[in-house]
Amino acid sequence: MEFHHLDPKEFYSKPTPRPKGSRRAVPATPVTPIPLPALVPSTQERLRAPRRTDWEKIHDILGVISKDLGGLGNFLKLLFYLRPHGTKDVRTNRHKTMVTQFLGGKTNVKMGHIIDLIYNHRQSQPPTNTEERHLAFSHQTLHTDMCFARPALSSWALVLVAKEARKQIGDLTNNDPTDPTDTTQMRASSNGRAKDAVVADWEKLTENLSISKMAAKYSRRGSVPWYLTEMMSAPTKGGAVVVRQRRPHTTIQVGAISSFVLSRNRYASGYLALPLAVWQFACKSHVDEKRIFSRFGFTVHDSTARACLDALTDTGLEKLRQSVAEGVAVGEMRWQYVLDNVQKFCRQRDLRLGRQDILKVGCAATAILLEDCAPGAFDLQDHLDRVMKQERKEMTTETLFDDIDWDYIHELTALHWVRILVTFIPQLAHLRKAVEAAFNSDRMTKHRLPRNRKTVVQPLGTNAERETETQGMMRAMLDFEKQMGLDEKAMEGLIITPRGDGASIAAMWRIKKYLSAHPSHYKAFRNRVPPGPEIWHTRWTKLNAISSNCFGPATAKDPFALSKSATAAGAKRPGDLKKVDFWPTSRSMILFFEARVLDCWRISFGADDIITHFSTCTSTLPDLDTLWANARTLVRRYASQQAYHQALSRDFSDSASEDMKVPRGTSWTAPIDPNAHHERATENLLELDETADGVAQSETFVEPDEEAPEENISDSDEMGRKKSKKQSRPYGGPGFFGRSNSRK
DNA sequence: TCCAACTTACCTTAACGTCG
DNA sequence: CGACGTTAAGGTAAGTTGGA
Repeated sequence: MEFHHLDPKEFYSKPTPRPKGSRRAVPATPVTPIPLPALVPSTQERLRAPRRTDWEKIHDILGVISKDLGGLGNFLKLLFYLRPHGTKDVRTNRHKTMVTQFLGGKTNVKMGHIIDLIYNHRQSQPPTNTEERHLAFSHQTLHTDMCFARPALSSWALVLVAKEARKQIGDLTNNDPTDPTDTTQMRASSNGRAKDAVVADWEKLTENLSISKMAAKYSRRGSVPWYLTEMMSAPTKGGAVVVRQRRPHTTIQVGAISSFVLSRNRYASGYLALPLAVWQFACKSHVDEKRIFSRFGFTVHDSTARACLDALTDTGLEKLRQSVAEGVAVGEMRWQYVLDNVQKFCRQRDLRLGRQDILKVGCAATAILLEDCAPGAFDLQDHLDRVMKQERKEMTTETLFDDIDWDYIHELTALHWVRILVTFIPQLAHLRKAVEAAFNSDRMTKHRLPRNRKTVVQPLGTNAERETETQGMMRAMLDFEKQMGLDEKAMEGLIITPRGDGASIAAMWRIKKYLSAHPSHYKAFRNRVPPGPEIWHTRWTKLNAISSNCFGPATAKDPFALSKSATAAGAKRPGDLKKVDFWPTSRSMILFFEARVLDCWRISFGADDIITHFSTCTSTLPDLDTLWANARTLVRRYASQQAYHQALSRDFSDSASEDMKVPRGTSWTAPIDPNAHHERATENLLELDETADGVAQSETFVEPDEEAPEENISDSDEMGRKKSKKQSRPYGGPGFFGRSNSRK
């Protein structure tokens, strides 16, 4: 490699070998012609011939070569005579030894030096006007057919390198024999007859899908194409390869080589082509896009991707059944499943006889791996024993209430208030890291999922059962359990937790109720224990409750109605307040909440504008502890149950402690003519049915979730007046964010 | 190393759905 | 009604395998 950096001129001017290891140190000195002995005047007759120089010696040798061997070409051909296999070696020992030593690099001058000398020799380059001038690096003309040395050498090297690159890409199309986990050739499908065919599964598809892993593999197993593509793709600085921050060339090399590999062998799709094709399917890429990427060799064909997905499902289900069976064998239930209904309305747009619009109804489910479970957690007998004890009688709203760690929730809420402030105020940006660290601290984290935990899931096949019908739900559950390999025998002595939304859970409990008289635990569904509605579903019903209670009419007069906030923020008011879209509604509510929190902060700083307050602030900025302490007070004052009571009662408000006193502002005047406003509001009331509902609900606090216990519904007026022992809690109230204590 | 049989991927075709 | 999109079927090309 070093020779690339050597100045070829050194070799022209230094025919004699230099001492070992000092190639660079010796300065290039011009060769001065040495006068021949005959020209030197002498007075004394010499006894020995004067010592010849190298130039003289080579002159003599060349004379012999020319005379006896017919020229340099023939001499070199004889010198490097390649004995055909099976023939006798006619060379003398001296001949053999010298050539062996030279070709083996045992001499001071090695072949590499000679190549440089020949390649860079002035006479090796064809003159400008000759045809051979254009044959440099030619792969079409054989190097043996060329006259000049330089094009012959470059063409020979090109063909040699191309051959090797081709061979190495060819090697890359096969599984690495030294690596048993290598899945270069991963089949999308197989009928099982092909020996050792590796069929795709999710693990194999994803475990090698890493650019850095592929780069390592390509550079190790295909060093020549790797070097070539690096030279072609990498930017350089002062001759050295630079890895760019954006669009690094290694990724491009991986992409290019993956395409080359697929082009050579379409079975070699395991690196990039198969995962990318599956990804394109998942992205619902346009069919033309898939075709084009397939033509470029970036991905396999769409039909292969579909075959692969079939294989993934088959192998996935097979693995699921295996894992379930392994658990059952040691008396453990390692999986649970969550189900929901799926519907698709298929309208017949092309009307023909005997066709009509249909609603396709069915049930879909996903199996979920349970991790970190206590041994015996899914033991049926233990569960039945506990049910028999009827301890549930002891559980009341109060006991649940007392189970809540209110101090923790208060602390966490206050920290959220700090977070809202420091993310909004640029001058407090330096505290953001500290706030994040506080959220991650041991004190503020309760029962977190382990970092890097990825829940293992396996989709189950859908069926055409109606989950709303009790019998349909029963058949659906039996079908999903069967897919998981759970029959009566496997379920013996174990419980499983089927999960779903409110309606699904209700249907499951209904099944258990109707079948409760059956003696078999399995047939009575006693070993199916639904844990309660999914959290995402309860969040959604809660969001519906807040929406229908707090949005108010579209033109609400109440400045605290969410409709007002929505108008101010330019957010969309949900069309159906009882069935809101989860994300847009929750995002707008978070936005309103954070805006109001910032306003509370503004009041606490005594500022008219919080941004101006901080940009013109000359005193030292508060640290995290100060802000957190202030936030605790603010949360108590503005966002606790006690604050809510205070806002409703003048007496409470007046007798509040210093910390809880809300500073009085100026009285509010309507910005527009109140009469005109009233008229507009009335108009809207006539147009919108649900607005009347909204008004009524905002005053009575109706829980729209039909599964919520009825006793929780209470009168807000009563909530305001009643006092309980829990109101003496330090942070200002029992419910905090929780429900009222109206049952006291 | 070659060849035939077999396997697997590619790609066109066509049926049918969707949309303006 | 025409254009376009999705999807599965099936023919064909191109690999692999195993034996001579």
